[in-house]
Order: sequence, then C-alpha cells, then structure tokens
Amino acid sequence: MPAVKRAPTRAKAARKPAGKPVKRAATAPLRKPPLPTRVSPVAIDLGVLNDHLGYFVRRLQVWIFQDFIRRLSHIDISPAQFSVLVIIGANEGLSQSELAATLGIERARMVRMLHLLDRRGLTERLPSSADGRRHALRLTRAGQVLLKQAKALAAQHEASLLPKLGPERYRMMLEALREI
Amino acid sequence: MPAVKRAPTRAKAARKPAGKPVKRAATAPLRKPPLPTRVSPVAIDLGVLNDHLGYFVRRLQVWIFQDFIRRLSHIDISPAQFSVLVIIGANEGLSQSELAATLGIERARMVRMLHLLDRRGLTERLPSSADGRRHALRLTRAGQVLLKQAKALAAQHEASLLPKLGPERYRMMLEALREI
DNA sequence: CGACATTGTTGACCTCGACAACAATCCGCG
DNA sequence: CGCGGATTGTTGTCGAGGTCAACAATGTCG
Repeated sequence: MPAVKRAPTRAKAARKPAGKPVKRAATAPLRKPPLPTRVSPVAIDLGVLNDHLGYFVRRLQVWIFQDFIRRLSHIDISPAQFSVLVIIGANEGLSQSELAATLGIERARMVRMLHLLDRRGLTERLPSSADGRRHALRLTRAGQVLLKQAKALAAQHEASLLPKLGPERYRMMLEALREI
Repeated sequence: MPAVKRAPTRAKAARKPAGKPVKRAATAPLRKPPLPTRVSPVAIDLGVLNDHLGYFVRRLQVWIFQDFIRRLSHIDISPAQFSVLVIIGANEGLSQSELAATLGIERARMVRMLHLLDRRGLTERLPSSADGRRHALRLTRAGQVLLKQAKALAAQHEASLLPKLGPERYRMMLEALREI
C-alpha cells in the first residue's frame, strides 16, 4: 500500500510569479498534484501509439486507480482489496480459489491478501463443512462496516468520473466493457 | 523470514489413527461454530463492481497486455519498452525527462529502462548540444530495425482486438479514449 | 556571483504477477 | 477397499515496476 501520501515535494516551487501565469487546469478540489511546470516547448508526437487501444486503456486505468486510491486512503483500501471485499460480501462462503478465479488474481497472491485482511479483522476463513480443503470466506462485522464506507467512497469516486470523461462517453464505455 | 521451519499448515492433529475419520471439530478450538458452505457451482455475483468502470478497464487492460506480450515475446519487447521506442523514434533527440513525462513514467524508472535498451544496442544517449544536463535520445540502426518488427507485430495484436471486442465497440472506445 | 531549478543517476523499499513446490484433502476407478 | 490423480491452501522465490530520497553536474536568473 502507498502507506502515507505525505508529499513534501517542492510544490512551493512557484518562485516564478512573473512571466507565466500558472495555468492550473480545472481539476478536482481534492489536492494539489505537483504537476505544474508543464511548459514543454514542443508537443511530442505519440506516433503509432495513437492507434493502439492498449496505450489509452492503460493510461485511463492508471488515472482511475490513482483517484480511487486517493479517495479511499483514509480507510486504507486498495482497488484490489475493495474488489475482494465486495465479492466476499456478495458471495458469502465462497472459497479462495473461486474468489481468485473470478477476480483474475493468482491463488498464491490471494492467500497473502486475505492474510492481511484477516489481520485487520475484516475477513475470516471458516472451515468448509463439505470440503476439508476449502475455506469458507466471509466478512466480519467490522468488515461489513468498513465495506459500507468503502462503497460510499467508491461511489463518490465513480461519480467523479462522469464529468471527467463526459457522461455520454462514461455510460457508453461502461456498457461496452460490461459486455466483454 | 525463513527463520522457522514452518509448521505443517493447518491441523497437524489429523494423524489418522485407527479411529473414525472424525471431523476436525475436535482438535481446533473453533471460535465460530457456523460452517457455511458453498458447494454450488453457481455463478459468482460481482456485486457493485458492475457499476465501477475502473474494474472493467483494469480487466481489459490486463487482457490486452497479455496478448501484446505474447505476440512480441519473440523479440522480447514489453508494452512499456514498445512505447519508449515508438516515442523516441517519432521524436528523435528528446530528453529522458520529456520522454518519461509524456509516458507517465518516473524519471528514475526511465533511467533503468534506457540502460537496458542501451545494452541491447537499441537506443543511445548523445550529449545535448545546447544543454549539458540533457541526453539526446535516439534509436540505433538496430533499434530502428527492431522497432519496425515490433510495429508489425503490434499491428497484428491490434487487429486481433477488433473481432474480440467487436469492430463497433473497438472504434468507439479508441475514439473516445483518444479524446481524454 | 550565488541561490535555486533541472537533469540524470543511484539506492532502497514496496506492490504485484508468475512459478514451483508442498501438505492436506477429495475424487474416481479398478 | 486402496491408490493415483486432481484440488485447495500455503510458502518461497524471482522479476517487473512504482515511489521516494538523495546526490552531482549543469543551467538559469536576480
């Protein structure tokens, strides 16, 4: 996890009052990202990257995750952890293998993730009555409470995407992606 | 970490004596009596993830990258390396900072990436004539040749996305993402 | 000239994906 | 019934990347 976001950074580097007006784009009123000084003299050509869906999908995904992480930093829940909690909450008693498979996460990775969530008292693994190998996963009460907070914050995050991407594009993309 | 020769996972108790195949209940102090089980092959509910664009974007990105990596495995070029080569090829003489900034990669990360590409004889860093701090990046002859192969393979990869996503959706998404 | 910013660089730390190996358990079949 | 094979959870390990701090060399500007 990104532990702490203490950004000391030289954000106060605005020792250039005259000359160029800092064109702070109309970003969300969340925090001032230290990305000024983008005074590139010449626009850089993306070349054939312009024809590659993967490039833009990647950039969008990084952008979305950064916003998500920032908004849920108070409760210290990563996107992956959020997805795990959501799936467990919606499918009580499922096994680690099922969970890992539906989220596209390696079983080995899921073990350590659940180990951490267990330590935080959010989830628990009960022995399965039917299969001695399995663990029946479920949320603790604390896990349910925190998931509810996480869902609220995640909904805010999601709502913030609309004006960013444009409402029509947003709905279009969500619908298209859901079918894939 | 590897200090202790870990205990044999869970419940060493099942020593399998002559007794009955007793359920494990006798050995461990089960704090939680209920044993909910899910032996149903029922489809797993994604819950609120269905309303989160980031989830689907992430899944799509992973899927695209896997295909890309597989198709370019012969020439051993990762998506990130491909983007670096493309940008350098289309913007000869640019600096590492500019390159890193346009691709959203940390300067420190870019250093090591270029170091590797240099060792492979694909790129080179020439001293900038105007600024002693900068390196003017460009492709070597071998780099140009390999980039051409990479572009061909990447184009095949891209073409393979059409039937997978549906030509309609593909063009729509590419257009939408490009505007963001 | 001197304070400060930029560029490239290195080191350290952390997350995450991928594999391999393993113990415990379940299943199917002779 | 017993035994080989498959499944599940687990640990170890490796490598790719992201992040941060610090630094030397260099440029810029009051």
